[in-house]
Amino acid sequence: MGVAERRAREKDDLRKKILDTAADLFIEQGYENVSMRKIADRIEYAPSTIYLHFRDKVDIVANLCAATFGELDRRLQEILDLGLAPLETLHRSLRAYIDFGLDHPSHYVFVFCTPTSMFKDMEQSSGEQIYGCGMGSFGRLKNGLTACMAAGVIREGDVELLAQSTWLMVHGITAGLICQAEFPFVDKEMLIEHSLGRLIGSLR
Amino acid sequence: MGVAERRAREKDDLRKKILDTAADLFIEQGYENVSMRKIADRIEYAPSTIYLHFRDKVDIVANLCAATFGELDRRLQEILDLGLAPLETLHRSLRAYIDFGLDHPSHYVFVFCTPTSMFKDMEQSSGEQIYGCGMGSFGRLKNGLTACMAAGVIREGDVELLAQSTWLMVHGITAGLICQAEFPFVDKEMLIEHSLGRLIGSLR
Amino acid sequence: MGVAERRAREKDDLRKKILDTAADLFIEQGYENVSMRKIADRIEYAPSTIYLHFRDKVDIVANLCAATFGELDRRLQEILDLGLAPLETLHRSLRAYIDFGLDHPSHYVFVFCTPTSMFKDMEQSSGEQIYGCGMGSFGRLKNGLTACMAAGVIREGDVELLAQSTWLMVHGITAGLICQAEFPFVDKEMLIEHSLGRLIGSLR
Amino acid sequence: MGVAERRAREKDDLRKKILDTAADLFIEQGYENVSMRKIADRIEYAPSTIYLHFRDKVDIVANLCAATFGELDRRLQEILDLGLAPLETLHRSLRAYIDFGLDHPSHYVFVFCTPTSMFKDMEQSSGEQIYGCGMGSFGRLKNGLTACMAAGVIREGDVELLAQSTWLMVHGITAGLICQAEFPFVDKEMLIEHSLGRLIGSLR
DNA sequence: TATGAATGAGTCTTCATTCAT
DNA sequence: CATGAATGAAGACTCATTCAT
Repeated sequence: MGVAERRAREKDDLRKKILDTAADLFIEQGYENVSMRKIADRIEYAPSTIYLHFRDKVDIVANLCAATFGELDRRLQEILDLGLAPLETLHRSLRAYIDFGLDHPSHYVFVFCTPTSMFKDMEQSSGEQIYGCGMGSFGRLKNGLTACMAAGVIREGDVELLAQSTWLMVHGITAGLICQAEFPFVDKEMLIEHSLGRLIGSLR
Repeated sequence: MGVAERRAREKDDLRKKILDTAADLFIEQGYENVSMRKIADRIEYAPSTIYLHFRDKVDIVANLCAATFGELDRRLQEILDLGLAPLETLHRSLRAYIDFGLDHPSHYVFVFCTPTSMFKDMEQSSGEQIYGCGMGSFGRLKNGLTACMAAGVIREGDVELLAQSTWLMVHGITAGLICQAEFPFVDKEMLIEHSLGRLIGSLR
Repeated sequence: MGVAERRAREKDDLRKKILDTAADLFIEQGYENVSMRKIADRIEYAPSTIYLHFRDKVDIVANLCAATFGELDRRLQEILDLGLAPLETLHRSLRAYIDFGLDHPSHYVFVFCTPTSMFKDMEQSSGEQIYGCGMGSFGRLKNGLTACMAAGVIREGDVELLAQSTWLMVHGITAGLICQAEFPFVDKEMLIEHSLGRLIGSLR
Repeated sequence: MGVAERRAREKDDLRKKILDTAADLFIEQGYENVSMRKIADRIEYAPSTIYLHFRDKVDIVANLCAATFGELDRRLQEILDLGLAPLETLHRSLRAYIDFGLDHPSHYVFVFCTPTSMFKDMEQSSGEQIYGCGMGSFGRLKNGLTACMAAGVIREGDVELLAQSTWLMVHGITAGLICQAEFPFVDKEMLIEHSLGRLIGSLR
């Protein structure tokens, strides 16, 4: 029995190694510039070995996104668990979202800055997997806004509308900082907090 | 003489057709997934014909950006020429920016949602041409904010910071609506105007 | 009538210009690396214009070789016209042959260092033209040897054999110096004269 | 174990097949006219398969030269091992050089009759590999001449000069016979031996 | 489980050549 | 006479993927 377990563990280890390596490479070089061979070379396995663990290149990305966005959810949950005031929770959550994007620029861009039309010819399951990644977190945003309203710290209003509007603008901060890396931005910390201040201030 | 003119017109037509087709393909499939062959196939010309009009693939995007952003500038200038109140001008300009993106999603995504690292190996001149595209419009945004301050209709503040923050968020609205086309957004008109309202309101 | 003449002269001028330019480029970059466009660019004509003067690329080379080897014949004739002693004439002729090759390395290599099999798919006329270029000069070599024998300054012998043997070795000097340009040869003047000395000495 | 061996053997077979085919094509059509595709077509493999065995086109020629000139060295060593008189050894070595060229016309022409300028844009390592090919044999020629001088069977003199001069002329015999295959040469055996006789005779 | 060999489709680009004007 | 537009074929090379072992 121990043998089977060790094997299963080893198999899982390799799977993770592939995902991690792919993530590193995607960030370094961009999705299109990463080939299966490059991934295989870096983990020192044969390219064909990767196909024992993932259906194809897109399957890697899909799994990567799922795994990564699981982390976003974990981060947001940690903030919730702190039991802070609703507005403070909202602020920290939005900030966590931005930081998360900046920490995982490649995944972020892949999921949120790629027109969905690009996935048209993709196996449906993979497409949905990539596309659905962020939905969980969007739900949390709505919850956060609802909590703030209930606490009376922001104006009453259409939660769906407020959430979408808020997400769009937080997304803009995140995506802009990632994709225009060479733009001469002012101090990023200040830029982010100033923007969040405006965003949250405009909810009152 | 008529012959030469017709020829020049035809040549220009083809040039534009290449640019338009390339733009369509870029948003449909992403920059890296668009090949000279694909462009050629769609316009039903031989791939080599494209090289009669553009030096290489990068030359296409460079021209694409320059041409398109010329239009954005024109639109913004039209608004300025109306001689409206500074705040109204600001509002309309931001709205024009968003509409421009939604009208030219391929160009917009290409210029603003492609991580700059993707073009690392590009000839410098082309790179500058692409990156410089949006700078003109960003300058106009700063002018607009300055005018509002001068008129006392928004709070005094660091114009550079305010402009960058504002751009990031307006960019988020634009990019989000383009790239997440299948997200069940609420009524777009309302979503845009609500967001702009928050954005401008938070400047007072 | 003057008009027609001028036109004919102009046409011939362009023809020569193409040949000269092609020759320059062949020397600079090698036959295969010279394209019709490059020739056209340098003379500032359209590529298609070249086809008004030459059937194709090979036709250029064929004419080039004919023209160039005409010069070899002229040089050899000049030496003959000096009316020197047969051995001196022979020596100077062989030397002229080598110098000619070094002066026109591209043509020389093209005619003498290209396996004839490479011209198999060439229009027969062009092939023969290239191939036949050197025949005239080979005849002169035989004449020269015959004259020396008649004068009793070299051993009697099979003129054809002696001429072929002599040509092979003189060709070796020429071709070797051209093709192995980066070999650390000793002083070329000395190398050539030493070799010719051995060559002629071995005829006595 | 037998499986691995058979596979290794098969892999090596294909490698050799590629080299042989490339050599044939190089002489038939010239270096520039041989494409990876043509090589692949002739061995009835996909072009990409070649890249499993050779880094690029230049890698093929580099290996081609190294492999072939190894054989020349072997032949010359065999002659040395016979322990013959120095002059006899010299004669047989020169003859072996010529025969080697005639036996491997493609390789010979490629290495010695291709102007070095053609490889200007080559990776340095490959370039050195190609150029270094013949150096070993040239060294042996100098040794042979030195031995003859020491034995007093040829005149004293500058060994470097004599060797270069001798090589140029032996090269001429070899290259001339290969490249002018359609020239109506007299009996080749006689032509070669006659020429070698003159060459060696002129060293005394 | 892992892999080495193989491939077909594709990448950008250049070229000699044709033809209507 | 000269040309601009166009093209088909080809260039070297890369890639995701398959499959027998």
